[in-house]
Amino acid sequence: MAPAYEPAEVEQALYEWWERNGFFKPSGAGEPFTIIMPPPNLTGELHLGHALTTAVEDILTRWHRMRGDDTLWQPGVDHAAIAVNAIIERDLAREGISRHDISRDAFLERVWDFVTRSRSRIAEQHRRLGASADWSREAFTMDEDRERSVRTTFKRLYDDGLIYRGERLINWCIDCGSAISDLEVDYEDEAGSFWHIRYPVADAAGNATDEYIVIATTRPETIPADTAVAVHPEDERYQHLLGREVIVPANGRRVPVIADEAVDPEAGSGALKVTPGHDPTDFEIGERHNLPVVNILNLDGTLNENATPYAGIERFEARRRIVEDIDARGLLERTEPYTHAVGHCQRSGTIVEPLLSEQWWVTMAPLARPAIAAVRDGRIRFVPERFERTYLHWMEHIRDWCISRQIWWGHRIPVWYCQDCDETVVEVETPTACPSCGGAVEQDEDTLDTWFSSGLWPLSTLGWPAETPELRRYYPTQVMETGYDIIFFWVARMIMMCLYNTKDWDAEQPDGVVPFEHVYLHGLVRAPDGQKMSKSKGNVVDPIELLERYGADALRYALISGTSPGNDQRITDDRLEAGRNLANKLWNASRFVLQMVEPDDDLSLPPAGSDALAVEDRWMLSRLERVVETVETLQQRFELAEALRQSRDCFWDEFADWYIEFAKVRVRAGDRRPLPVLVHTLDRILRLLHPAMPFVTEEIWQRLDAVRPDPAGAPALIVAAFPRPDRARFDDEPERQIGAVQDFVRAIRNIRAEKRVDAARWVEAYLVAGDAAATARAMAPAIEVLARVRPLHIVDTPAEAPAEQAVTGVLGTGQVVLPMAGLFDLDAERQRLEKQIAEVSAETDRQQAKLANEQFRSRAPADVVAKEEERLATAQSRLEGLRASLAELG
RNA sequence: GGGCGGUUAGCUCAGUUGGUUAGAGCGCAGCGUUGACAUCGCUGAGGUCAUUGGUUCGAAUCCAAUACCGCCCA
Repeated sequence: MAPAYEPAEVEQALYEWWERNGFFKPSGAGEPFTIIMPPPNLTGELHLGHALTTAVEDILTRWHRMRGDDTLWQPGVDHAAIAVNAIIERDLAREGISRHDISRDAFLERVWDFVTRSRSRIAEQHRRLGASADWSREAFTMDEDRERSVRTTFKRLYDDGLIYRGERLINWCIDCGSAISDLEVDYEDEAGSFWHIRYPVADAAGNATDEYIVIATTRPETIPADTAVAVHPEDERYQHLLGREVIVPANGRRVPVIADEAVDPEAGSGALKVTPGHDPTDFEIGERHNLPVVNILNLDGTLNENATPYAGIERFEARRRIVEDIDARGLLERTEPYTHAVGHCQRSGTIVEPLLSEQWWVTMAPLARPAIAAVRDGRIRFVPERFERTYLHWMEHIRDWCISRQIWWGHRIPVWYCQDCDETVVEVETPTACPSCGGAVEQDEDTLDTWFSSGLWPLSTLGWPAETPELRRYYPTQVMETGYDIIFFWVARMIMMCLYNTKDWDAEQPDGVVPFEHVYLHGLVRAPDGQKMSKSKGNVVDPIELLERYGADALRYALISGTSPGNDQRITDDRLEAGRNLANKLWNASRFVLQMVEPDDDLSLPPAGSDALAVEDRWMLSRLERVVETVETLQQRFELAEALRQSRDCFWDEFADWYIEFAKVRVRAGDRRPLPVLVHTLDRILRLLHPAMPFVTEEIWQRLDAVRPDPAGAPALIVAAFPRPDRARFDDEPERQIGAVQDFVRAIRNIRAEKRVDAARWVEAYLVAGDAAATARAMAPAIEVLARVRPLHIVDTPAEAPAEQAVTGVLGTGQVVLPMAGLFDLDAERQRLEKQIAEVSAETDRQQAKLANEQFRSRAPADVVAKEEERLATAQSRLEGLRASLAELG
């Protein structure tokens, strides 16, 4: 084995070997465990958020696979309609044309070309991260099976009256040339202006009077679309104007002054211009008062003939012109700077325009009801729990979903219109003629919101609506793992749509079958300075680049060790280095263990309680099994970072730093008994760490397996059994004994360092070992080497150790005494002891006060009191020892 | 406006039923390289757990308020 671990030399070959051997496919045995991969967009590259998703899902997948579950990690890719459409349009723009200059088919041909390349790149990146997904089942939201799921769902919703076509206010993105849903609008605070504008009050004849009402607006360009001015019904200031008319300054239209509860009398002047055609709140006011709805915008962002004389002018230019004109007529009272939230299209960043448009909608309330119940009654649980509230709040205030998009890439709406009669046909299979009159039919031009198809993902990837064996076996899935930022886009819609589609499955679950049992939500991966990574900031870190620098295992370690459910994390070089160092440490410790094994060694581990096990063997095995148990508990609770830390600490701090060091001494002396323990412990540690760090552990395990084959005959670590705690190995006494030995060694090292004893020099030492005397005698050779003391005297009482010119380390369990003639400084030693006496006596004071408290004795649980008493006793004995040592110094 | 999260060592973060002297990694200081690993080993320094008040025998942990930072929804 090479002296350092080189990830680049093993990762690719190992991955190919795993995949070639079919290890990623479900085994068919055991309970099903399924994770459906949230499909990454096929635009661009995977980012660190995807890498985290991949790492978490791969850990859960590998863990369950090793536990013997029938484990399916279902991968796939999302078609990202608007984003991809925009990419191709940008390409066309470079050629000086738009998609409308070429045919729909020609456009889609270009898209598919892009899609094919992008998909293979994403799959390749997943492989480099070590994702053990079943690639043979890789799905795409735009492939045939998924198309069938989409059409079936659309038709069902339509037939149930839950999909309708209607003219309502939508969010229009000028750059995308499409409607977008409420969720696709991001609000950002922007510095703008609040224009306070006078609307003259009209007399009975409809002419302007000198009287006026002042409204304040941030969007003067919509003034031509005003159809009322509203005030709060109880606003004293405007009572006299109710029922009168005012004149809209931009175009002279006479509109009524109305009273509506929605008006905030504190905002601006307390009077609101009502523009139902271009503002959602105003739209609602308009509905309550039967106001006309005027649309003044063209779809390209210019004003239309309803805004004459501003027709044909771009919206922001129109804003300037209208303000100018109003000002020229003396109707602009004042302009104040004003910061307000402005809606932007999530994809293009353009300011969205609310406008009236005919679109397809899903009625959400009936879908939300069962989705709320599923979470309330615990059929679906969120990790962390707090996101249940976020989810429920959104669900309880849900609004209808605009699902049609005026773009070409995506699922074309499965609706056909007869060219001869009024028939509208909604079908799964493409109709050839109108079923009523036999006339020609034409399909709706629009496509569906991408999230309509991703909402079906847990069903569609398993073949639904076809009744495939996979659907029956793996649905419902166990875990949906994704970022908390798409809880509404994804999680909420998947729950609603999957429940809806499965409501006829099971008479006992009339509201449908949940798509997954747990929703695990991870946080954002941020740049080292805590900033959100974004292309515009230029601080995006490419996971593949990190993986090439540090290795895939190190990247996974960095991501996992920093993650806790629902919380953001930063990716830093420190963590990546820690991961790389751990991989290398594993490599070297294993290399050493494997080098020690000789062909005729008996590597079978003696059973618990066997005399063939030394105290340090029992200690190591006990510690190991406790960690196995802890890891199991933690992983069940999705506490992956803590589970990883526990495994790491057991490996590094206990196995590598202590057990291997103990074993070295014994093996050099010809004792072969540590070998089975070394091999066994290493094997179990590799298994514990494999889900998080699959490459280095498999690479080592293959070599280990060659020396001592897996008892169950597993051909690879990826399919070997995950450790289950062997509680028979739990062993308190050895843990106490070795704890004492570690204390002795540390105390001697401490004194040596403090007294500047040359690291290479052997010094004489006395151990007053108390209860641990027998262990200390048995382990004397190891203590000698680890503390570099020789000769080592193990004695029963402090009196047997020299007092003159000796430094004493007093522990709870005993003492270490180092004769230091020549190095000894009486004053320094006195000071050292006095400092320790002060510390320990402060502790005994605290303990005594606590134990003297009757309230504590009567109210605290007995075991807590007993523990405190034991602590006090230990501290007191230490204190006595320290005082005695000080007295000895004179 | 409504809701949620964060504030713990120089830095990044753990600390999940309230109970030893609050931990880790990195960084820092000192020492160390004759065969597992310098991607390493040993030793050490470093924290009134944001503030205030409350509950409790006991609070980083529970409750209330405040401050600052961040996020979501409207």
